[in-house]
Amino acid sequence: MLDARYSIRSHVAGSLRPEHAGQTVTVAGWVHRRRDHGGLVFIDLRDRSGLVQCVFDPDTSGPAFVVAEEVRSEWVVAFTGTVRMRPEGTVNPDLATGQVEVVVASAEVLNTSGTPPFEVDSAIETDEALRLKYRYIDLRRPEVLEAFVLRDRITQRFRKSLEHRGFMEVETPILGRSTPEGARDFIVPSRLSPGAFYALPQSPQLFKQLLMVGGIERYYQIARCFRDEDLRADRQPEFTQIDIEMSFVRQDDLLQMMEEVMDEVMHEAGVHLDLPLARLTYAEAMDRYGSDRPDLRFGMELTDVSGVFTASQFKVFADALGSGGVVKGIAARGAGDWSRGRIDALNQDALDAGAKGLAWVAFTSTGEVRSPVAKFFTADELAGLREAFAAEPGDLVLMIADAREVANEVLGMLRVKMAEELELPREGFATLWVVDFPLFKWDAEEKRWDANHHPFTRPFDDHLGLIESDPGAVLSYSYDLVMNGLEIGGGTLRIHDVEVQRRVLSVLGHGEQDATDQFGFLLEALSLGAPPHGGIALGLDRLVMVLAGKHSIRDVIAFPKTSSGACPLTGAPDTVSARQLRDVHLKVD
RNA sequence: GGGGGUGUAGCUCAGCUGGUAAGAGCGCUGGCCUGUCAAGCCAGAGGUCGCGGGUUCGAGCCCCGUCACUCCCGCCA
Repeated sequence: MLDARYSIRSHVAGSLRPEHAGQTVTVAGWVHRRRDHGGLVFIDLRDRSGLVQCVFDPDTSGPAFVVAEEVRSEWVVAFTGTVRMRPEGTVNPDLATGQVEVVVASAEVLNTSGTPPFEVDSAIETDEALRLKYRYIDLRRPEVLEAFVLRDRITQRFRKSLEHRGFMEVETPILGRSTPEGARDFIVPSRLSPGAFYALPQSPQLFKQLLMVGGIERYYQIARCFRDEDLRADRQPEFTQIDIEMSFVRQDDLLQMMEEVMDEVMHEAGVHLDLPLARLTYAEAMDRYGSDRPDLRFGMELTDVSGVFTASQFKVFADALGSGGVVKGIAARGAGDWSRGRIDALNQDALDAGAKGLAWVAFTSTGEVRSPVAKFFTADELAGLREAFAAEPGDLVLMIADAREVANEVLGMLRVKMAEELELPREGFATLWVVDFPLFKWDAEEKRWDANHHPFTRPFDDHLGLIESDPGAVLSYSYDLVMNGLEIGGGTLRIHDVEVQRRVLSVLGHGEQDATDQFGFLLEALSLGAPPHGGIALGLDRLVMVLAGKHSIRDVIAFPKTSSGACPLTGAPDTVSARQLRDVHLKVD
C-alpha cells in the first residue's frame, strides 16, 4: 500500500475519508481531470492510491485559484488545503474518497506536461503499440495498474510462503552456457574469449540441481528466463518463473507442499482452492480431454464409441478400427442446428489439425438427423451412438476415426473450439495436476526420441528396465499444474543416479563422449553425493494473467515486447557500433 | 516459415458500387459559466487515408508489393 511517509505529502489521495474532515493535508500527484466552472474549479488529483476531488474557490483559494486555471491534464502538482465533507447532494458514490473533498489553499506546479498521446482515464481500448511506446502513461491508468498490484501481491506471497517452509532464495547466473535441446538460446558474445558465446538461461534448471548437490536442500528463485522463439499472447522472449527445488522428497511430498503454497498465493487474488487438487494422469487427460492441459471449467468429454462400430460397414470407421485405431467423439450441446457451412469449417479445422476427416451427426431441435455419414450406419449403430453421447435434439456429435493419438488431439482442439463458439460458461479457476508423463516422445521428423520434459527427468523406478527396450512406454515422475486450460507450471523429480542419467542421455542420442562434453559437469556432480531431489517452476506471468482476468501476458509485464520481439519504447533491438562489434569479435553482414 | 485480421485527425472509429470540398465522438486551443465529477454551452485548429507502385477520366475504396501491430499454426525440452 502506498502511503505518505518519506514524501512531501501528508496523505495519499486515495486515503482521504470523512474521518479526515477538518484536517489540513498536502496531496501530490497528477491532474487527472479539471472541471472549470469559471468561478469554481474542480481538479481530480490522481496518485497510485486513487483519486480525490480538490476544489478551488476564487473567494478563498487566492493565488491557488490562478494555478487551478492554468494547469492541464497530467501536470504534476502538490495541493495543500482542508479536507471537508462534501455538501449535501454532491457525494460521489463511485469514488472511494467520494464523501470528502480538499478545499485548496495553496497549490504548486511541480511539473508541466504536454498533451498526452492518449487519454489516461479512457476506458476506450487504445492501440497496443501506442500504449507500449508510452507505457509510462499507460501505467497511470488504474485498470492497467491493477494487474501490477496483483502481481506484486502474488510475488510477495510466494516469497513469504516459501520462506516459511524453509526455502532459501539463491541467485543463479544469467550468463550461462548453451545446451543442446530445448528452445533456441539467446546468445551473448564473449569479449574475453573470441568466438565463444554465453547463452541466457532458458531456466535455471541445471543450476538448481547443482544447488541440491551443494546441500541447499530447499531453494527458490524468482528467475528471469529467456527463450528465442516466436511470441504469442501468452509467450514473451523473457518471462519470469517461480523456480523451486527440494531434496529428499517424494512426488507426493512436493505436490502437497505446492498445493499449500498455491492455496496461500491464490488467496491474494481472492480465489479459494479445494485441496487436495484433482490429479489426472497424462494418459487419462489425453483420453478424456484430448489435451495434457485440459480446461475443466466445462465438460464435453471425449467419448470412445469404437464399441458401437465394431462391425461397421462405413469404410472410414472400419479402416480406422481395423488398423488399431479408435472412433471417438464429442457432443456439442446446442450446435445441432448449425449450418452446413459452419460445420464444414469445423471439418477444415480437423483436417488442418491432422485428421483425415470429421464425421458428424446433427440432431436438430426439430428431431431430425442430419449427417453425411449416418446413411452408412445401421439403426442399431445410430441408436448406440445416440446413447453413447446421450444425444438430445439440438446436439451436434463430432467424431474422428483415426489412431488414438490423432483422434484425441483433434478432438481436444475441437472441444475447446466448440466451447468458445458455443460460449459455454467458463467460470472460476479450475486447477489440477496432470501427472505421469511419458519420459520420451518420438520425433517423427527427426526420427529420434526426445525428452518430453527435459533430459534430467527421473523415470519410474519400475520402468528403468524399459529405457532402452521400449522408451515410449517409460513413464516419469512428472507433473504439470494446469489452470483453466493453461499450463501454469511444471516439474519433475530429477535423476540423481549418474548411470540412469547416462542411459537416458544415450537414448536421446548423446553417446558416452557427447554426454561428457555437453553435460560432464552435471554427471560429475551426480557422482559426488547428489541427494534425490525434484522441483517445479511456475510461470508467474501466466498465473497473474489468469488471476487478473487478462488475455495477454503483456498486460502483466511492465515493459513487454511486441510480437516481433521489439520494444516500442526504447527501440530495442538495435544495431551497435562498429567498435562494439570489434570488441566482441563479431562481423555483421 | 505459413494462414487470418487491422492500419483514415492526438485517441476511438464511420466513410455505400470507384465519383462533389474526407466525417463523427472524445481530446486539444480560445471564449462563457460558482457544485461539477465522462461537467455544460459557443467557436476554432487539426489529415502524407501506413508506405511504394499500378489500373482508371477519376482511388481512402480495386490490383501488386512492402512495413507495422495483432491472433493462430509451425516453433516453445
